[in-house]
Amino acid sequence: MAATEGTGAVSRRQTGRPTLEEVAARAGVGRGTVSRVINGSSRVSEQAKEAVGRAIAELGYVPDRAARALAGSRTDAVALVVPETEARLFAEPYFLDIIRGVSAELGAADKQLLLTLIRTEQERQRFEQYLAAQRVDGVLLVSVHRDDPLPDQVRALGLPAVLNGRRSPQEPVAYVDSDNVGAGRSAVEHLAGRGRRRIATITGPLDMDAAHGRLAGYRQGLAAAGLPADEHLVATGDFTEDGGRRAMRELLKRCPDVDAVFAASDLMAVGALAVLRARGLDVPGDVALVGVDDSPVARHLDPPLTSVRQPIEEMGRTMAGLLLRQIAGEDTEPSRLVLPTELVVRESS
Amino acid sequence: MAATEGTGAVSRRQTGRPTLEEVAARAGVGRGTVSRVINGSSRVSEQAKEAVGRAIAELGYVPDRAARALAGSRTDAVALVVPETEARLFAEPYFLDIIRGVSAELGAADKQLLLTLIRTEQERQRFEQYLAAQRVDGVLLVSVHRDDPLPDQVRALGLPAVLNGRRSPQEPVAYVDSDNVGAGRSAVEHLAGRGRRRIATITGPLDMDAAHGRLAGYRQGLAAAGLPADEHLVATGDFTEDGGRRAMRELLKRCPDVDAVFAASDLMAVGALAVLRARGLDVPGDVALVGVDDSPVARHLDPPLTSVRQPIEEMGRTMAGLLLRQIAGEDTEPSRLVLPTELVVRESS
DNA sequence: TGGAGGCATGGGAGCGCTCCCACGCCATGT
DNA sequence: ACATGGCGTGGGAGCGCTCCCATGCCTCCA
Repeated sequence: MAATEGTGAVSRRQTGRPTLEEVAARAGVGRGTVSRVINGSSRVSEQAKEAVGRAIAELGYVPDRAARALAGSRTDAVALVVPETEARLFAEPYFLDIIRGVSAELGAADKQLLLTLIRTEQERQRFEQYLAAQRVDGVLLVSVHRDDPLPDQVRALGLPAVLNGRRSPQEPVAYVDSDNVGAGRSAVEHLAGRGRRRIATITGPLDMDAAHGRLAGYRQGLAAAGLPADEHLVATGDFTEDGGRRAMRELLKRCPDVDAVFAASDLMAVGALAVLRARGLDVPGDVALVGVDDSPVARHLDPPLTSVRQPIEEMGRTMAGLLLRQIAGEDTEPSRLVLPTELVVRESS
Repeated sequence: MAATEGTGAVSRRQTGRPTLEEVAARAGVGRGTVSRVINGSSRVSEQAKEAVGRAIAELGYVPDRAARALAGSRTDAVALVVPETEARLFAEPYFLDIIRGVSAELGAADKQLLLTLIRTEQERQRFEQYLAAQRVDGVLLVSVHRDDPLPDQVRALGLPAVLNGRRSPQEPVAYVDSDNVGAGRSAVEHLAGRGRRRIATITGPLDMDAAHGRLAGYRQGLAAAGLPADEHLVATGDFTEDGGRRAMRELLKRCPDVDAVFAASDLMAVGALAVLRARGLDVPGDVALVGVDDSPVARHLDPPLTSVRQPIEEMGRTMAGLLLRQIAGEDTEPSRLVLPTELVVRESS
């Protein structure tokens, strides 16, 4: 059984998978025609289309992505890049939801998803090389900071790119963001509507545009409610629980009469709540509290946290959709999409 | 500028990236030698190695993965497959931690990570085709159920595979699991040690081995503490919050004298806590509660939840490590690794 | 001194596609 | 009747690598 063909070499077929050529032979057509059918392109006779379709089905043919990538200029792969330099900044479920949305959209388009976590500064620097080697059709970037060079690196490579969030209001790269200003405004309006007068805010890290947006919204909300803006009521946080704790202490020191807090993230709200509790202040009795993200933790807090929901999964889907359009060349102007947020009222306010 | 070479065709270079051949020319050696240097393989003279190294650096050469995959039999890519058929079963942070671990290990080995969420039954069926087309070197599978055919499909393709968790104690495919039995035992021993006598359990879905393991551990714990096993104290859940709620109600109906509950997941503990609370029962005063996962939600519950921590990220790392070894052919026997768990005591018990 | 063996090396062949040119066929126009 | 043009088509070339065979050199042994 081992050597059936004279002195012939043992066949070196690796996968046993049928190739384009075999499909062509079986269908009685040329390679070109099969390729055309598969790519749904140009003009192929109905008859050939049918014959090829049958051959593909019979053989269980699936085009080889590596060969395609090498021959064509497309790879049908997209990279989702997540910088993780600074410890798990964003709330964890956030990424998962983004991934979920991205994956759904890419899956529908039969593109594959390459997940790239950038951990060290070194990895960050080798990024361009990395992208070049991967041969991806486009890049999705999450969690960008003001001075982040990554987006520009990608653009310099001529690769389509879409950011989640923007670095600044003049972001040149396409992005999908949630309405941070609206989030801040709606939170404050809600608080003011419940009779709160001394509404403070705990901001995110000010090297992120999202933090600025929410802060701007906070100010708009105050103005809309006819409340005076008092800079003592603004404390800087960093989106972490511990940052929220520190900011809350600062706030209580500066303004003991504070009666509401808009925290720019649920995590910071958690920290703030702990401090409030420790000081014997009742939530929402003495101080009302609102967060952002509507994360699972918000629901399970005691009291359940009022929070501004972002459509995270939808942002993921939208990002992927934009990227796909960019790759297809249908999106020459970099799109900027801002998705609406929604206030979810619970017992903390 | 446009046409400098007689009637010659315009150059069609797509990326401008240097190729192996160019490196070879610059280093004054043949293609083969460069390839050998890059792959760190066989015997190359010190001199050639150096020349090639310099040329690579000067040109900024990075090997093209697609070409490599096509020519060789390796792709340097690994798929992480996450079935999502039934709504987000596992607690969300779980997956993220797995991904983190996997990514860290793969990144160190310069392998790329393909994330594949399987959503529909149809996608599940096209899985083999998918894998064939992707040309991955191996597959990591998460969240496997008893009758899951996915692992066998992968093996049938001759692909290395590692599971997170196992389908049954006789799992033929390599896997990494946490010590579910130990988790159950330590929780119950802890409860018994605090004087609890009527210790109930809310199990996971019984088509998952992890659920069985934790239940077995629960029984061992009772036995070790000299407590009688009472089947009325066992209620079946499904790892969801709502399942936990239902099971807790059932438990209270069957055994109003229950004084402790071991829930096989934090999420179920959350559900159980809500029911207990609603019935006016104090935790831990009347009923002590222990969960599994040590998820963020456990920390923020009121009272903070005692929980059995699993080394999730480490499981991810270990899985990737095992897979890499399998790919390298160093791991002929399918490895089974069980990682220890650790009880984190908080105020709920 | 001649032959055998080892080792570094160059380069042909080929992985499975896409791209594109050239060919033949047909229906038209004059 | 012949030329014209379109359309479907086949298949060569080539994407950038790895694999492996053949080559030439050098050392070692008899």
